[in-house]
Amino acid sequence: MPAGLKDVAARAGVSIKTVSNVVNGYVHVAPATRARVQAAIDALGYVPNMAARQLRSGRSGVIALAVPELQSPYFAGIAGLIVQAAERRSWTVLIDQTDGQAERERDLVEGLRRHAIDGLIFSPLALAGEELALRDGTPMVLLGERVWHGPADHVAIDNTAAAADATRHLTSLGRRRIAAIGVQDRPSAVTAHQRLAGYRAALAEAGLPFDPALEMPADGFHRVDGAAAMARLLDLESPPDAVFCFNDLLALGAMRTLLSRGVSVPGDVALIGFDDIEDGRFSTPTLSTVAPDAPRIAQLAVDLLAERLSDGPAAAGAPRELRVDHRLVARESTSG
Amino acid sequence: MPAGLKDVAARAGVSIKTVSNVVNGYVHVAPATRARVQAAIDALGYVPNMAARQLRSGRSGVIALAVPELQSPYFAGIAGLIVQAAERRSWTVLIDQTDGQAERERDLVEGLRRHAIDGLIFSPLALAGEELALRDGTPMVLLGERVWHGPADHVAIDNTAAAADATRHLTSLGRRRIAAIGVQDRPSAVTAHQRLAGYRAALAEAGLPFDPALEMPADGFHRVDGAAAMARLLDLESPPDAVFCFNDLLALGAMRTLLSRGVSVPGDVALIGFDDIEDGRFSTPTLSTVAPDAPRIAQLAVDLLAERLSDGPAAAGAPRELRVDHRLVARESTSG
DNA sequence: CTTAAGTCCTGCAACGTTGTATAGTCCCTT
DNA sequence: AAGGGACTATACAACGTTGCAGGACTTAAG
Repeated sequence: MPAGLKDVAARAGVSIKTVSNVVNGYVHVAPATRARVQAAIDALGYVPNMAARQLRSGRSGVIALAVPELQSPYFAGIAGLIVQAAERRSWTVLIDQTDGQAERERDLVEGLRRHAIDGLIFSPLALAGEELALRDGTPMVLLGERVWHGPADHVAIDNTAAAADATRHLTSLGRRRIAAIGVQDRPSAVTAHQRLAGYRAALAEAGLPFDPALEMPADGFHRVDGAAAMARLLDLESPPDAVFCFNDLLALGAMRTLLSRGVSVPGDVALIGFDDIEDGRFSTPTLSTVAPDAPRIAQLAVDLLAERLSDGPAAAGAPRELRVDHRLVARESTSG
Repeated sequence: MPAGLKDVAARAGVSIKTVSNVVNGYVHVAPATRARVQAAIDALGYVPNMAARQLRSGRSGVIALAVPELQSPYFAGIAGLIVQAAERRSWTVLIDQTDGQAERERDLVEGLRRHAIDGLIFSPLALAGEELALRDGTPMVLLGERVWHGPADHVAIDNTAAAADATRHLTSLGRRRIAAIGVQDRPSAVTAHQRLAGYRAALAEAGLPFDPALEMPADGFHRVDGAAAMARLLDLESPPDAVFCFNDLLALGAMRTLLSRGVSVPGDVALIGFDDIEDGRFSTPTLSTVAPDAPRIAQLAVDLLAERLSDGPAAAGAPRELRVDHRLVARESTSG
């Protein structure tokens, strides 16, 4: 029912191809012809059929963004920013939720997607390193993962340095028993490993001893995990006087446990998180955190994809690693 | 480069159409043939080309979800749930962010989308009523908007009743000066109007007088708006002893203002929100709220779309209005 | 005045898929 | 033994678009 090139051509009295040329901004079309065709296009309300265009050209104009979960404010924010950045290139973003399941991440990477996409921006949770090699030639940009010999471009902050900054902030306030919440054993939990490394580095730098009991594991990176971990920390014989949580949600969960047990923040326990989600700006006390430059991450990811895309699928080029800035945001939970 | 029906057919020694029949589960294919074809499919790693399929069949297998913003936990949650529900029907969800801009919402409704979609699930913010008539035949399901003579199906809770429940909860606790935060003048701000109506109804029911000074407007529905509105309320000559916020974010912002000014919650001011986002379960005090049955909203929206889709574009049928349950969740901010 | 280069437009073929039409085989009924 | 199904497989034509090759005409250069 919708008008096609054919209908426009008939109405304008030109060939189908000429209409196509007008639509695509081909240069050698006489102004008069162009005007006539444009009038017909407007009159019929012609809109190009993307399916046909894709079938012909191989490009869909759609990129996919795969995140572990949209419910997490950090990923929701990134998603919003990427949609905006993609829009500037008139790309549509298709958002996939992996729920951190290895199988779904693998499907994604192996191109077993239901829908054809030109590129993929991917924030892996279950997969790491070699497993992330894209089978077909679809360009991919990795977010937040730092692989030594990564098979794809990736954009991330320096997790280890940022974690060290956060921990250093706590040591500089004179705290001596500093716990970490969010430790994960899985070898693929690269983010957790890096933040742990940064935490340990900052402790060593301050001449503080490690206490394995203060390195609290967490199943997930949610409030509930932070609340549970904090409860376990408080039950220790000598509880910590500060906690570095590997993300803000963990920190907010921990804060809830602290406050509901009558522990003062930051009086008794100082608390710092990671991500700078909006929630932390309105909690009581407000939450100190490390703020990644999220808008820049989104912009760079889209730019990187655009570059790979315009270079043609053949132009591989070595995978690039882009570092994005972060900054420490001290709020009430540490310097109340 | 990827294998097509043609390649599989050649390898299996059958016609293209037979392969197509196998792929589509057509019944009358001899088991032996089917096995041979399947083997070829596996060997070549054949994946159907969606563009071609769509070109042929007119269906893309993609539905769009348009929300004002992904950053809001409520919408992020709904989005996640809808992606899950759509997956059960093997649909892909394309997420659009309107930022509440009328123009972008209009583009959406008028089908000026870049990408072909089979259906649209839409949570309008700037548009209301008549403006929401979809020009082309694309099925649409509206979320959270209640239009008297709506042009499309829609799924929502009874906003007015839910708001009344929230307010009634406050009156039942003996509060007499009950404020509302989130009032909006724009005629299209249907949600705000309905919640205000429910608030007023519950006040009247309890025999409490209206005080226009207690009906605080808010530019947006974010924490920052709630914080600002609460500050204005506290500056009144006789501040309220309870506040009904039109969503949880407003309430969390308000809570921040209260606590940072040393006002006790719920001791001095009881606070209730709306949406039941996760943040409210971990704030201190935890936030009382009205919880819409979000999973059901998502499921119904997808089901409704599926029905319209399978009925064919012609089968209009009268727009339907589905009501979803809500329940009051009393937490510390009212019954601390 | 010829040739070359540039401009404007067109027809054809192909992208990968599926609906329709059709033809042959086999078995069961009459 | 003839007719009528159900079963299996095929060929062909579209869906709407764009790349390619080329035709007709105009202008510039030799």
